[in-house]
Amino acid sequence: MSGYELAQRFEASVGSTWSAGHSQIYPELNRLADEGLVEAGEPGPRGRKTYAITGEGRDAVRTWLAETDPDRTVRDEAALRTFFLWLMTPADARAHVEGELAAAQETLEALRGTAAARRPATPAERSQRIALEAGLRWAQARVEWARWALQRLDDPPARDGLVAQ
Amino acid sequence: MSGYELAQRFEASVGSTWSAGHSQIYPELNRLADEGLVEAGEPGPRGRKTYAITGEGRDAVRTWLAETDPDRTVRDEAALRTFFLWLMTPADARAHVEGELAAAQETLEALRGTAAARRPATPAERSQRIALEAGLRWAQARVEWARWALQRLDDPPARDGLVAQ
DNA sequence: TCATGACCGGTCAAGGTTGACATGTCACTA
DNA sequence: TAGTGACATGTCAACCTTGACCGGTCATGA
Repeated sequence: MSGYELAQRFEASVGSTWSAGHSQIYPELNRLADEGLVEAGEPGPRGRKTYAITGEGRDAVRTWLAETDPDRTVRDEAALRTFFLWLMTPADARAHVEGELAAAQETLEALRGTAAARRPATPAERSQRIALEAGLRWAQARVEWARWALQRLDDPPARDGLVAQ
Repeated sequence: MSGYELAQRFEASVGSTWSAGHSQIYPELNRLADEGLVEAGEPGPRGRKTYAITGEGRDAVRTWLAETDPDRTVRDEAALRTFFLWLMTPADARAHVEGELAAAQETLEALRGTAAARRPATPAERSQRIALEAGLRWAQARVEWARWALQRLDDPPARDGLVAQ
């Protein structure tokens, strides 16, 4: 895969969990090639460079997966903003939640499209399907949260302590 | 609030959406004070410095909330790893998902405790309750996803295309 | 009296990340 | 023929973030 292709696929596949621009990808590919974790193939048209992972590279990924435990600190600016709803005008607060609703619905539609596109055949595709399911459920939960929040914004003093079951 | 207190509260409140260590908070408080967005009060015991937001600071937060739209790129390493389930041994794959399940359950318990602790009275507390609800639903969705994924790992070739409703 | 642990402030180097800038190719179409 | 837009690779300064290090205070209990 080329750096260009990688940048696009990054966005389309794991983009919901991590992102990286081309300005990060190109230098990183060179670094990985220097370390022997990927190797460059024949240059294509328009200076296209393709890379393939090496055995050593695959080992490095596996080591990372097996021997380091995940950093569970999540970063989610949109969710962070919700803590500051009270600093917004009522109109802005509604707009914020409505924006979240729209964004989550869009994500949901997009992921449903991807999920429906084709049945997973390879182990890699099956993993991606499982990962996609997490995104799907995340988006679904956020849609439901936004609807709940909108109701709550309509009538703040009346309700309290309702925890989602 | 002091920098020390801020670092702790950061973790306890918005920690699920953003995090910052004290090594980031202390310099930032000084920078904000230089810009007049917060002001330092009387020093307390053990060199404790307290800061309060200024009118200008509040305006800056409001401007940020009202005039910039949220960066919706999320960062979630644990979710990212799921894309690479196929590179793990079956045992490691199970362990990964079980780890996610345990972590999500723990988060869920903790957030339920916070939610039950006290009914929101001020507008700030009501906002926090709404933000907390998002975390609650997120954790709930992840618990359900992990259970679904574990079933799927048990019997990979049999199922396909099941989309969460 | 001394050790422990929570409290409290900070710095700094290394590394990650972004956004703007820069350069050029190739296919298509007005 | 010229312009547009997708393809393709890169650099760089500024900024963000982490983890390790450093200094010190105060209350509690052994």
